[in-house]
Amino acid sequence: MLEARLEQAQLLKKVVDAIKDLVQDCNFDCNDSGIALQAMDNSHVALVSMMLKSESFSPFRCDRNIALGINLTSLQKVLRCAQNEDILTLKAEDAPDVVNMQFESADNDRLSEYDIKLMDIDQEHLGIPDTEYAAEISMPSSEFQRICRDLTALSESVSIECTKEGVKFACSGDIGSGSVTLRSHTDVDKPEKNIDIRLTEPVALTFSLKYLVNFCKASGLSDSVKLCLSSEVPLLVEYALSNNSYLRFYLAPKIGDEE
Amino acid sequence: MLEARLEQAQLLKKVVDAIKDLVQDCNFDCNDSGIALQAMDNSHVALVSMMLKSESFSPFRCDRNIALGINLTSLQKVLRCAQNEDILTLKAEDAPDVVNMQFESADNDRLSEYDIKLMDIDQEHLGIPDTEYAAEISMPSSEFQRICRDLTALSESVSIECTKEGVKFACSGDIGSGSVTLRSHTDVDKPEKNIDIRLTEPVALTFSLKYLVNFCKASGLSDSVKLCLSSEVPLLVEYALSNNSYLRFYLAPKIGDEE
DNA sequence: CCCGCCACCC
DNA sequence: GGGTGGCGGG
Repeated sequence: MLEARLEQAQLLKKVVDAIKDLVQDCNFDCNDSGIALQAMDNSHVALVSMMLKSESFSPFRCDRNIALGINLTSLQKVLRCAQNEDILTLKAEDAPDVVNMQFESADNDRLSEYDIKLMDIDQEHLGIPDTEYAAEISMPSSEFQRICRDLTALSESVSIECTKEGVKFACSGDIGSGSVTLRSHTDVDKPEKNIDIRLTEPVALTFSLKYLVNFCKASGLSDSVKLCLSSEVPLLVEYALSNNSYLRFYLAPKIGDEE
Repeated sequence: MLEARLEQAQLLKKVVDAIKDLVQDCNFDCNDSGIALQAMDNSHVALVSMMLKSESFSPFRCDRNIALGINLTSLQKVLRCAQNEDILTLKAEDAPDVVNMQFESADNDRLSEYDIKLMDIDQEHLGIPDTEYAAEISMPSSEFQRICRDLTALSESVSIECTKEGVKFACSGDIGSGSVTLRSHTDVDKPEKNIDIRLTEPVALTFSLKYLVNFCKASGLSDSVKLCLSSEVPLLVEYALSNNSYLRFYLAPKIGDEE
């Protein structure tokens, strides 16, 4: 059986808010190391990979591998019944028909309980290779969100160009063109504002802004986001969570005329 | 060429926010004294006159007269990509196709750059006579905004009646009638709350509230607003900016049955 | 793509 | 309490 207790319901609320426009139904794969989710969006351009390590729960117990096939719209509806500060407990049997979710207010004077029906979902298992990227950029997640939103006013695509000088987000469209350039920046007093660029090789790729804006819904999960790029492979957008848990998005670059 | 650097992008952001519902496309006329804009609204009832003196920029350089014909919706989209505290630099060649706008974060780790395509706009040049007004009323801009917003609940028009007793904003409509009367008021401790009425002759005129509410979008530019009235001439609503720069709106009075 | 509503911050 | 930014709906 599975029993997993999360101190703050808002973690799961925000994760689901951030991915449910990309994925309708998917398995939450539970085993003794935690709860994982991998799914491609309908158009197979983007991929979501979530890992909530067992250490992010207390307690966490999962004796056997269990796949919980869940409709994310249903899950979101139920999670909206939890308050951000509630303690959330997930429970499931070994061959479950439902997943049970409990929300407790911190002061213990309220207990809500929901059962969500599960579905069988064909697991297209996705091997994601562990890539060494040509460029890794860490920046405030709010800044990345702002850049993507700003450039949406001009175009549907953005080129991300990373050199040793910095990283440049650029696009052009009917009303004109625009770019935002960031340089590395370290401020020990405001580490949450740091911009860190690690480069082994210059790289320039073009991506759909619509997807990037969508990924940025995860900004509330982490002050910082990491972008990893290499030529001709999908961009990785990673929101690191506590205890090595994470929410990652992959996005295939646009190629040739698509740009 | 033009090169004009504004310490705070929010000045231009707010100016454009305040006028873009009145005017779609217009020329920014640049010369060595600064950047000016004059345009009538589509219905020719209202007129906008902006003057940003060269002293409001540092540095300011403009060798020759340049008219930058800009679609204000496009400009607003681009200005939304600037943060309020960014340093804004406008650049244009002598016979430009585009105007270049740069936004720098104060700490210099972000540089955004946009080019907006220009358009040819027929300049209907507007001579605005320098009028001696029968009444000049200065008041907190937030108070004027509040009065206009409040009275909108009752009517589409407001009469502004200025006597030596004070100034009365009055209207009536289906659900009833209402008025707000202000007297002169000076408080040396709170000069931003002062109400100053200078009168050479009593005057009473009626105006469209819709336009006045629109003008009040400029309230964020200045703590104070000045209303200037004389019989049978347009009302002047002036927001004074630093360095003798200003944003002025003119509004023709309603006459006879229109009221 | 734009407008209105809701939540968070000042 | 007001204003601004983000999210959802038309």
